[in-house]
Amino acid sequence: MGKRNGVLILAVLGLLHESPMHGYELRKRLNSILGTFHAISYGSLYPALKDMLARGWIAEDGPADAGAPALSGRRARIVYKLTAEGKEQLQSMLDESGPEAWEDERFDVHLAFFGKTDVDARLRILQGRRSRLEERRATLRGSVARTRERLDDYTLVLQQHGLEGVEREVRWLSELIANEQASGDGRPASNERG
Amino acid sequence: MGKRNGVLILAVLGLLHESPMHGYELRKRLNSILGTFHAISYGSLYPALKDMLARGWIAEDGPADAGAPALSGRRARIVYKLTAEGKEQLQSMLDESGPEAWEDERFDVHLAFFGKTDVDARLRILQGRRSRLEERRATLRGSVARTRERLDDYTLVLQQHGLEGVEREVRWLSELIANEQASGDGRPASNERG
DNA sequence: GTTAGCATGTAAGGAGTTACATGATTTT
DNA sequence: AAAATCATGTAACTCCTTACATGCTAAC
Repeated sequence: MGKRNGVLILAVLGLLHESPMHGYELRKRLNSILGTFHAISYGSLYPALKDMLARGWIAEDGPADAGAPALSGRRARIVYKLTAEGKEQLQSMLDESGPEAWEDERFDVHLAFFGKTDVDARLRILQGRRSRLEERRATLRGSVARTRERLDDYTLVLQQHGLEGVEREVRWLSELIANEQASGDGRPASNERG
Repeated sequence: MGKRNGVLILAVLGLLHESPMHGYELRKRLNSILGTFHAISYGSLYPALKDMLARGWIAEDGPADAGAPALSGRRARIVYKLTAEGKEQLQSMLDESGPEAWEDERFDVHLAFFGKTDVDARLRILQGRRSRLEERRATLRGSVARTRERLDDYTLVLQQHGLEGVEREVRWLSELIANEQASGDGRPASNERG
């Protein structure tokens, strides 16, 4: 009944903005966006859809095969589409370019829908994300240095591996940022002032 | 009151096996092991300690400065140590080398305590983890191929980045496995065949 | 003397999972 | 006719976080 602040609704709104869909299909697309790891379950998805329906963000779509007799077989399925309110909600969530947008849980979903996101918001999110990871990199570097002193075999390789992962992430973000700046200027990628 | 199956108790048992500690310090060490991301809160830690105490896995340690008047200042703190039962519990958790041990949430903690883990279990866990990631790699490769057809700008870079991350992870695990096999044979780590 | 940091703890609630219940259709 | 896959939904429960409550000591 409560907040429904999760990544879930953002992802659902984004997917339904592309085209109307029913729950079962939504779930499959969702798991592709949310990273293949930790697949969303029906026990999460259906209650979330119910909530969004009650809020008026989505509505049942008359079957696209409307009037046509056979729904091509299978059990009656409920196709949802975005309402006008839902589109507004989606836009306001996508235009958020504060910390919420670059935290671990949300960043991937925001990136997946960058195509629908304001150019300025894109840049702020990417830069915020990079700062976040630079902080983490600093912490990890300190931690690796300290662990090295304590000589802790496996913990050390684990932390080093984690550090390398973060460094790779930072490089990747820097590339994306450079690309955004190049295309955002309307000028070809001349890349003046970092 | 229930299961307490999380990573948390494994990590706590592992840390207390190294040396007795109080909650506040435990939390800091925990956040280092659990990856710097998603720091464990006191609202998780203290109830978990209470549970473990009730189960007899840990016990209050007489202050190391026993008898000595000043606890060096600060509020009275409760130092916990592993009991014999706690050590047994820890060992049985570390010797688990099934799927539980190589799932996303647990693998890191298991690796961090590999120093206390049976050689055979180490190898099974590493190999299980690698298979897991190879499956994920296959899924992602398919997904990237399909997305490429649909030409979905940002979703594509996201998935490609994810795929490269998984590929890197697999290479890393292969190195660790090779090292285990080399040292497990009783021969010095001459590191033949990369 | 007030702020900051150490230290422990509880109550309420958010976000999600598992397991179950139901039912239709296609493939074997 | 059995098994697999598509499809929707609920109830109970797990794990964790946030926000609060308490209190002690060191530093400004």
